[in-house]
Amino acid sequence: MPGVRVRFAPSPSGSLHVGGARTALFNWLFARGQGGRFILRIEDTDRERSSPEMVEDILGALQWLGLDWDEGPFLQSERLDRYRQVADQLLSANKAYRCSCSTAELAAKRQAASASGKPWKYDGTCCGLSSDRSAERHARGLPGVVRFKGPRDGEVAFEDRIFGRIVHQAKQIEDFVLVRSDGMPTYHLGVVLDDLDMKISHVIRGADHISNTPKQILLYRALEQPVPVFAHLPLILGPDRTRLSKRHGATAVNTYRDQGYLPSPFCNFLALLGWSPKSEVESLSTDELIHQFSLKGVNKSNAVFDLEKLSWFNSRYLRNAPAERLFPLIKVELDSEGLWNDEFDSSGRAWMMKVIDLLKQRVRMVSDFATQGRAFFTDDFAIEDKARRKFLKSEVLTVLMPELAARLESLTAFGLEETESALRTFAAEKEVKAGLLINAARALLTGKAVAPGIFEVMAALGQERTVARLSDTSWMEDEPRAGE
RNA sequence: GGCGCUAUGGUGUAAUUGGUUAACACGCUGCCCUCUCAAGGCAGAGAGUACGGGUUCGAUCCCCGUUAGCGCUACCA
Repeated sequence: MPGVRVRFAPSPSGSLHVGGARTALFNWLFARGQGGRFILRIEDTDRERSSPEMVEDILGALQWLGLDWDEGPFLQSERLDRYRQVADQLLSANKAYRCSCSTAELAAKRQAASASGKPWKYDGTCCGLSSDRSAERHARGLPGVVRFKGPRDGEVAFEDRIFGRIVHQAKQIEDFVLVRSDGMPTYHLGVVLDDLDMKISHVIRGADHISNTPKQILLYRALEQPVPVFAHLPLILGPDRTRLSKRHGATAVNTYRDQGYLPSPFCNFLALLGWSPKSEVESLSTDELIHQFSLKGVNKSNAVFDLEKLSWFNSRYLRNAPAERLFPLIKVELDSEGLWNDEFDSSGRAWMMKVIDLLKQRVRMVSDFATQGRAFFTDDFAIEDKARRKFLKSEVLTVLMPELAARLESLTAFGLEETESALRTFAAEKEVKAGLLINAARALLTGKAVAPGIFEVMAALGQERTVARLSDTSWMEDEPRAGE
């Protein structure tokens, strides 16, 4: 479908949250799949809440996700003249009027209405004012807003691509504000004009905008312009089925990035919130998402954000990714943990790849490389309590481990076969189970109760470090430290 | 309160737009593998489709009501 133009239009009043990311993703997938254009627009007309820092934050999050835009970012704050021009046009066409009701007055009326259980909607006090009179008041500098003058009867309906036909009665739509008293346009004026000017063909946004759509359609009518296709996305909720908020844990995309989640599995997971592919295969690359995405696959009911499933996607991606691709990410991680060594990228690069392949098998997030894999990157690591309790409690180990170390030291080759047969032979001689020695070695070599296969660990560590760690007897005196 | 929308296992979603033992994935349980933990393999528990009425030979699917949840109800988006 050529001519497809979609947009993502966040408000920079906070960082990009998962709901916004999902909306951006669906727009992007749609654009890419249809050969259309993806436009980025920043809706910063609320001067109180918007900040340039948040714009940067949002752009950064989109880039991280890999959602590149074809046009923009356009800032609404740079299009103020345009909004005013159209507001004036509406004013002179008698399709809008100036209103000088104060916020306090309105609040009082609203209050009174709700106290008596009556529905409230702007009562049109200023609508009746003659244009001369309101122009005069405006000229006198009386603060006020511009309101849209809506129809009193008839219905406003549209065919939502996801929700189907939505109908509202015109009489229940109030004369909403188009221009604030500070001269800034409101959301409704802004979106409609921008979507028009930017020739947006499909408005794909959160379902929280369904109720706003009729107002906007009224505006399109007043401007005598055709309306775009609307497609509203079901919302993302927290585990308790209320709107997702900080209360439920992380909501900012950047937090997930910082915790070690990766863009590809993150998008894969997000795509499945409200959308499902035709096939039963859920694990999809970004390219596959692009090819399979369609608005028809989007459902109407709200979805709960399930961290467990996200983690599964992430660990699965990590496990299957080539070490080369993971390397730069791990480098950043090790660097921030003070574990980076330039040799890892030069003489030790091949070794590094081997270690990554070993570690990636049982990792959920990138940050796990630094925690679970610490002992591979530095000799400065502690034996965690759990490993000590599980694997080092047998008395015989105090004499066996140094002996095992000596045995391994005498090996002339240090491959998987050599170390394994040496250890098993030794265990047989001493009449202990190989597992006892293996697990003790795990604790001593990695400091962890969970690690890759022990002979692979030895091979990765090398003979020298392996022997050194196994013969070091300081662990025998150490008291288990709390909190490890 | 008013208006709108939604409702399939714990979670995300399927189900030739009325005919299935209601499917898949995450999670969960057990077993196998085994040096730990994952991964993998195998087996399993878990929904009769929110509830109540219709329409129909037959409803997850169509209609009505109820309930619940969500959204809008701002000079926020």
